[in-house]
Amino acid sequence: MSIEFDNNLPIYIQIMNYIKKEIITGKLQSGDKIPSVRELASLLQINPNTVQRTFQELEREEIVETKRGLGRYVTSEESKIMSIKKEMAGDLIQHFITEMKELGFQEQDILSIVSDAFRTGEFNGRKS
Amino acid sequence: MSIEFDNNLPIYIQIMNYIKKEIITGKLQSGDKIPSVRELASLLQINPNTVQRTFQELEREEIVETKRGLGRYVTSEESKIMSIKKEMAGDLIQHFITEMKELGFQEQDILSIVSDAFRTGEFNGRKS
Amino acid sequence: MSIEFDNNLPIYIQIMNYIKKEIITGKLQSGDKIPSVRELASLLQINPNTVQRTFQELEREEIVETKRGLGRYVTSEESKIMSIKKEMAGDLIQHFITEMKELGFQEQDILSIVSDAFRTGEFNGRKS
Amino acid sequence: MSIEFDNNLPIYIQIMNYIKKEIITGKLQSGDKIPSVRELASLLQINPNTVQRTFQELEREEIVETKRGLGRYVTSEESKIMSIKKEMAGDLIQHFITEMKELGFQEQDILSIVSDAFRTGEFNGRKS
DNA sequence: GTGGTCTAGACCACT
DNA sequence: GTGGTCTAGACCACA
Repeated sequence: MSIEFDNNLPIYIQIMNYIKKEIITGKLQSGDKIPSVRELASLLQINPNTVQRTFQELEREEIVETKRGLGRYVTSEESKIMSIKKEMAGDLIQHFITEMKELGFQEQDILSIVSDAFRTGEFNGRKS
Repeated sequence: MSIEFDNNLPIYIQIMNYIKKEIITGKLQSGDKIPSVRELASLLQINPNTVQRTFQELEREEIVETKRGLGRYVTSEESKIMSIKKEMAGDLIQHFITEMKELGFQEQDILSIVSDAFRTGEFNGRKS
Repeated sequence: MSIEFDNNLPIYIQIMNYIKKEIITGKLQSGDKIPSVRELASLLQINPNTVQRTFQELEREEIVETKRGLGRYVTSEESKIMSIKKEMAGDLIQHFITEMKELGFQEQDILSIVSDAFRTGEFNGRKS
Repeated sequence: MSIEFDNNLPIYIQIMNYIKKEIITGKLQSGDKIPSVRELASLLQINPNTVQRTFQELEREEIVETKRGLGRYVTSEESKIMSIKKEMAGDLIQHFITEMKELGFQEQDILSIVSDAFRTGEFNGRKS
């Protein structure tokens, strides 16, 4: 596991997103144990406090739960996992469409651009 | 002109994006004078230094240019304006597709989701 | 006559330097009449106040003198003209050497770099 | 560390140049931590925002990089450091030669003037 | 009137 | 403790 950190986003948010994606794609499953604070901190070469913050937020969102003395685990509520995917995708789509509209694109423009992007793997010269 | 500020993004960035969109959609055209620091500050009810920061960054990106003692103007290089639109759209698309793929969506999923979103105007319960 | 203005230096200073160089290289000679404020302003497409400021400074430096009702003339004191050249060159050299030393260059380095620059007409890829 | 400020140039630019020279001459090396905003501000007896401005510009030029919560460091890209020296020296030389030519000096004139300047340490009466 | 710089001081997020 | 942002207000150079 390794993450290339983007300087514009807090590290703890980036780790949160990483873990959420692991769950959504099934690499981490309901009930799985997740690494300890120390373990993850040394793995990612970051401050344990930052990892602590990550877990604290994930717990607040009820995505992981602590079993005292045993460690942290992915929530056992399967419905919660479903809703994470819906939420993340919904946010992405809303943001994307809102912004594209503000740039003056119409529905057909957007659909063909997205379709093109898949075929070529490029977006105005930016490699995928 | 009015902007509803979103607390997660610095105000000067939000104004930058607002002005870029004005240019992209043709409301501000090449060579047009843009409002003075003081004018925009009083219009948006924010501190002149914040506006100054906005313009400083836009100037760095060569989107506006200063004529000393006269004011600021949208760049006279039309090609620059073209490239802003490409850049903003390209970034949006790349980010959107990359993230959607990481959530496990395929091309067809994405196309139909985007299409649906237009029809219903909603995205998992979020109003457009 | 045309000057490409550099945004980092006040326009009136740039015109001052331009006129000084005209005098130093003999294009403008002792006793020659120089253009009027209005004439120069329309020629350079700038504000007459800016030209006025230029002449005011040149007069303060005793490089031009006003003959009331007749116009402005290059100073009749030839010695003054000599000293302008010395002054401008002296300033250039002092600045150049001081800065080069601070970058860690020695006398021999500097001499050979200057010599090279003449031969190639380039300075680290910058065309002359 | 102390800088004598010259009133004609913005303080933040003078500090930028100072730091660049420190890097070029090896006093600050790739990966070194640079002083914090508050530290440098109190050291130089200036406002922290002025130092902030300095660092913002150096970061834009990719000469320093921020590690969030930890401080700022000289860029780890050694090639960048090389190019700063080339750039600063190239600019100095280009400016010097262009201006000297405009004053009517030839290659031999310039070489002997520079050589003289080193021997006497003076430039038309200005002490080095 | 226009932008550019600087000071002073505050608040916040991140590590 | 570190940097990032924002406000408030001042002074100056320029056109």
